[in-house]
Amino acid sequence: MDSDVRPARRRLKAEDRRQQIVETAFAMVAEKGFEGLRTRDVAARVGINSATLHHYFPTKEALVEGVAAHLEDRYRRGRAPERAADEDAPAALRRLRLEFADVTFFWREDPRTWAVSRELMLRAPRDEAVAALVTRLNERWCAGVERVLAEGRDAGVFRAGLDPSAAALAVVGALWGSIVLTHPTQERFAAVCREIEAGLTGEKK
Amino acid sequence: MDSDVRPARRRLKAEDRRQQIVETAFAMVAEKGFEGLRTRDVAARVGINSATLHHYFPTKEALVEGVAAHLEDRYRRGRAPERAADEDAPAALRRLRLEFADVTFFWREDPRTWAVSRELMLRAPRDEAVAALVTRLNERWCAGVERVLAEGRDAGVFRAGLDPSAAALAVVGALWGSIVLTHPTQERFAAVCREIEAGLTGEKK
Amino acid sequence: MDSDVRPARRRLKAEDRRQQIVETAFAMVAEKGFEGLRTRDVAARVGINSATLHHYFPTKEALVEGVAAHLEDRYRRGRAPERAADEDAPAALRRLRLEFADVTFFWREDPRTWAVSRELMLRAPRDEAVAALVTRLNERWCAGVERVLAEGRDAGVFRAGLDPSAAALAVVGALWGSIVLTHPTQERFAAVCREIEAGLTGEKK
Amino acid sequence: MDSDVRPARRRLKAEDRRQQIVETAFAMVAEKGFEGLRTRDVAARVGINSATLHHYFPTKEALVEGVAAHLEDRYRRGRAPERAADEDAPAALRRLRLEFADVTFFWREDPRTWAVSRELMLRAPRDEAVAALVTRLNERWCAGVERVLAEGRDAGVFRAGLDPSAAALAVVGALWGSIVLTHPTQERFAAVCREIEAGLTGEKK
DNA sequence: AATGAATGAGGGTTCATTCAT
DNA sequence: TATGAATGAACCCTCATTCAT
Repeated sequence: MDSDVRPARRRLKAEDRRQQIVETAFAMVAEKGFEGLRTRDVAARVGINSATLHHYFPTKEALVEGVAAHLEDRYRRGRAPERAADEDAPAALRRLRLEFADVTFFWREDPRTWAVSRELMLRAPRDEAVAALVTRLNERWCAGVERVLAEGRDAGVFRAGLDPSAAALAVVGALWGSIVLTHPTQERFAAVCREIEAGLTGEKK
Repeated sequence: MDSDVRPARRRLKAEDRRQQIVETAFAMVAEKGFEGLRTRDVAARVGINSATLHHYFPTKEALVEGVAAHLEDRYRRGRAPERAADEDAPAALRRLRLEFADVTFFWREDPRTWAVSRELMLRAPRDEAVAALVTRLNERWCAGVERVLAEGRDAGVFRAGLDPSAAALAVVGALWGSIVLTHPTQERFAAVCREIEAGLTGEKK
Repeated sequence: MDSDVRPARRRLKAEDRRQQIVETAFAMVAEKGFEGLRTRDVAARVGINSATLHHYFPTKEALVEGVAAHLEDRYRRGRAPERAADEDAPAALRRLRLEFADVTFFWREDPRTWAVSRELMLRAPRDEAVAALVTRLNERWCAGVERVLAEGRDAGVFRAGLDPSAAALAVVGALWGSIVLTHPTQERFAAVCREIEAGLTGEKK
Repeated sequence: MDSDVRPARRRLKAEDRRQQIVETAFAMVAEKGFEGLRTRDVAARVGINSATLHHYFPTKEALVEGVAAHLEDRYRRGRAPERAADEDAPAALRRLRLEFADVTFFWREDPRTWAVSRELMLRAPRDEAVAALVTRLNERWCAGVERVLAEGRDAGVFRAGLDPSAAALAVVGALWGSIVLTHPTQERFAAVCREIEAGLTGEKK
C-alpha cells in the first residue's frame, strides 16, 4: 500500500537520525571505501535529502569522523564470548586465546568492521584525525597484548627472554597483517594463531 | 631504409615515454595514494598534455596497472646487500635474517616503494587487477619464507613442531603488519625481528 | 482582563523582535552588502532560530524591505547639529551648508547608514521595491536642495541664471558621487563642498 | 536544417573563445549583476559545456576579473565623436563638453557598460581586484577632468579661485551621481551638464 | 511564538575521457 | 606522436523556505 511506500520514518529524533546516518555511511565505506563514499548515496540509502544529511554532518569530513568514532564504538562493544574449553589452561594463555578469538570474531562475524578499519588505515596518512584514531586503537591493542605477554612471561608461561613490548607488536602485526595480506580462511587463520602461541610459549625444539 | 629505421626508433622512444609516465605516476601514488592520483597531474609533471598520456594509457585503470607492474619490477631488482656479519650462523638463520634485511631495506631506504605497495595491498579488495598482483606478490613472499622455515626446521634450527606454511604467514604478516600499523623506528623494528626469530628458534624458557 | 492584556503585551514584544531583527539585518548589510545577507546569519546573531525569523519576515524580500524602511527611519531621525559659526551668512547659504553637514555627518559619524544606503542605491535597478524607496529618498533630498537653491537665487545669493531643479540634481549627485567614487577624507570632502558652493554663488572670475 | 541546429561554432581559437565568453558574461552582469552571474548560464548562452568555461576561466573570480578588464577596454575604445558645433568656444570649454558628451554617450548608447561599472562599484568593497580597477578608472577620469579645469582656469575660462582637484571630483561626482541616483532623461542630464558648466565658468550673478 | 527537522533547486568545481587537427 | 578544445557526469555544499510539533 501507499503507506508502505512513504514509511513513517520522517522526523526522527536527532540522535537516532545521526546514528542511522553514521551506520549507513559505515556500511558504505565497508563496501566501497572512503574513496567511494558519496554523501548523496548515503542520504539516498537513509531515505533523506542530501541537504538533511548536511544538517547533521555539516561536511563530509565530519561524516568520516563520525564513521571513525562509530568504528571505535564497535570495537569497544562487540567482543567474542569467552569459551569454556580452555578452563584448565594457564591464565595468560587463556587471555591470549581470547585475543585471538576477538580477532577471529571481527574477521568472521563482522567483516564490515574489519573492512572499515582497513580503509581507515589507508586514509590515515592523508587525514590527521583518522591517523590519531588509528594510532589510538593500535596502541590500545598493543598495550593489552603487552600486559598479557608480560604477565605470562613472569608466570613462566611464555619464553623467559621475551621482550613484551616488541613481541606484542609482532603478535598484533602478525594477526593484522596475515588477515589483510591474504584474507585467510578460518582454519588457516587458526593455524597462524597456533604458531604465534607456539612462538611465545617457546615450545622445545 | 629510412622508413624502416624511423618506426623502430620511435617505438623505442615510445617505450621510454611509457616508462617515464609510469615512474611519475608511481611517485605520485607514493605521495598522495591512489585516491590522490590524477592523470592531469601526472601528465603535467611529465611535461606532456593529458591527452598524450591517454595515448599511452588509454584509461586510468591501465595506468594503475602499469604502476603495479612497475612495483613488481622494483621488488625483483632492489634487494638488500648481504651482510658478512652472520657468517658463522646456520644457513636457515642467515637466510631468515636476509629476509628481515630486505624488509628493512625497503622500509628505510626506499620509502616510495613501500608506500606504493602499502597502497596496493590495502586497495586490493576493491580492484581485481590489483588483487591479482598483490596475491602473486604475497604468495611469492610467503613461499620464500616457507622454504626457509622448512629447511631450518629440518636442520634443527627452528622448532620441531613448526608448521612452515602457517608460520611463514605469521612471519610475513608480523613484518608487514608491524610496519604498517606503527611505522616503527629502525631499532624498534629490529627488536620485532629478534622476537620473531626467537619465536621460531624456540629458545628455551 | 488578562486575556486582553496578554495579547497586547505580546504584540508589543513581537514588534520589538521585528525591530531587533531588522536592526541586525541592517548591520549585516552594512558589513557584507545585500549579496552577503543570509537569513540564517541574521537569525543566529539575533539568537533565534531561522524558522522564527521567517515567522516575522515570511520571505527574504520582506526582510530587505524592512531594512530599507529602517534606513528611511534613520534618515528622518539622525541629523547633524546646527553649527553656530555661520550666523552672519545669508539664510540660503546657511541652509546649504547644513545640507553639506548632514552628508558629512552620515559619511563620518554613521558609516553603517551610509553603507546601507550605498548598497540600496546601487541595487535599485534590480529590485523594484528598493527602487521605489530610493526614488522617494532622492526626490525628497533633491526637492529640499532645490528649494534652498531657488530661494537663494531669488535672494541674490546664488547665480541669477541658475536652474534650481537641474542644479539641485548636480549638487546632490556631486555630494553622493564624490563620496561613493573616492571615499574622500573629511578635508577633501570639505574642499568639494566649497567648490560646489562657489559654483552656486557664481563667484566672479 | 540540421546543419543549422548544430552550428559550426565548435573548436574556436582560444583567444576568440575567451573573448566570446567574456562578452557573454559582460552582458549577463549588465542584466543581472554579479550577484546573478552564473557560470552555467554563461556557458549555456555561449553554447558550450560549463566545464569548457572552466577550461578558459578556472574560477568564477577569474571570469569576474575578465569582465572587469573587458570594461576597462571598452572605456578605452569607445568614445563619443567630437561635435563640430562648438568650434568657436574656448578650448577648455570644448574639452569639458567632450567629457560631458562621453558620459552621455555611455549612458545613452551603451547602457550595458554603464550597468557593469555600477555593478563593479557595488562589488568593490568585497573584492580587492575589483576595488583596484575601480580606483584606477576613477583616478584616470578625475585626472583628465582636473587637467581640463586647470588649463581652463589659467586661460581665464573658468573661475579664478577654482581648485582644480576638488572641482574635478565635484564634476565627476556630479556626472556619475546624478545618473546613478536618478537615471535621468537625456534632456535632464544635459541640463545638469549646463549647470556644471555654469558653476565652473562662474557666470556672473 | 518558537523550534529543529527536512527539503529542492541549484552553484561552482573536478576529472577522466574524447575529438579534430 | 602530440595537442588544446571540449565534454558529461558527478560531487560537495549552500540557502531560503516549509512542516510538524
